[in-house]
Amino acid sequence: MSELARTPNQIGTIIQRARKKRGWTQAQLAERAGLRQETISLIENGGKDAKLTSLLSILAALDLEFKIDARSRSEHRDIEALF
Amino acid sequence: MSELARTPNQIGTIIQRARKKRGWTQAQLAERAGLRQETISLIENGGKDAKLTSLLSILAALDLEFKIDARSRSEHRDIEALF
DNA sequence: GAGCTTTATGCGCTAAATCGCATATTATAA
DNA sequence: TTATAATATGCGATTTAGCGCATAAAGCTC
Repeated sequence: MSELARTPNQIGTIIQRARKKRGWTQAQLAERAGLRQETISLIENGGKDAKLTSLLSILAALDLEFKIDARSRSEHRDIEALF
Repeated sequence: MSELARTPNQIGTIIQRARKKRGWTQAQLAERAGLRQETISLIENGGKDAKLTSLLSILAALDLEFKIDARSRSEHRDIEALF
C-alpha cells in the first residue's frame, strides 16, 4: 500500500507513523539514517525544508522508498466523496 | 505505472524523461515550478542535493507525485533474474 | 506528585542549495 | 557549415538545512 506524499507535512507524518510502528525513538532512527534527533523532529513536523538525501536516508532506514507516479485526483477516496 | 526513486540520479532521470515527454524545455519547467533553468539542470543530473520543496514543485508542475511504499527487492524484475 | 525518557526548541556555526547573471558547451535545424 | 535553441557550467551573493550543544517541553511509569 503506497502512501501519497504531496507536502512536507504528509511526508513527515508518514515517516513518524512508520517509525512508531517499528517502536523506534527519533534518536534511534536518526542514528540509523546518519542524522540527528533534532533533524528527525523537524522533518516529521514539516518544520524545515529537508534535503533529498536526508529523506532518502530516513526512508532507507525505515525500509521504505519513494515512487513517482502520475497524479491521481481521487486516490484512496470513496467515490461518494466526489459528489 | 510507478517509477522507483531511490537515488537523486534516479529522480533526476525520471524528471527529465517526464519533461521531455511533455515537450518542455528546462526553462519552461523551471518557470512552472518557480525555479531556474540552472536548478532544473542540476537536479536532472543529480549534481546537487535538492530540497524537498523544489522536488515537490517540479513534480506538481509535471503532474506527478511522490508515493512512499515498503521497499521491494525484486520490483519490475523478471523472476528469472533472481536466480 | 517524582523521576525518567522522549520530543521540541533555541542559538551560533558550517556547508550547501538556490538565486542572478553571464557564458560556455552541446544539440537541433536549416 | 552556420545559425539558433537548449543545456551545462562558473562565480559571487543570499538563504537555509543540518550540525553541535544545551535545554525546555511533553509523555510516560511508578
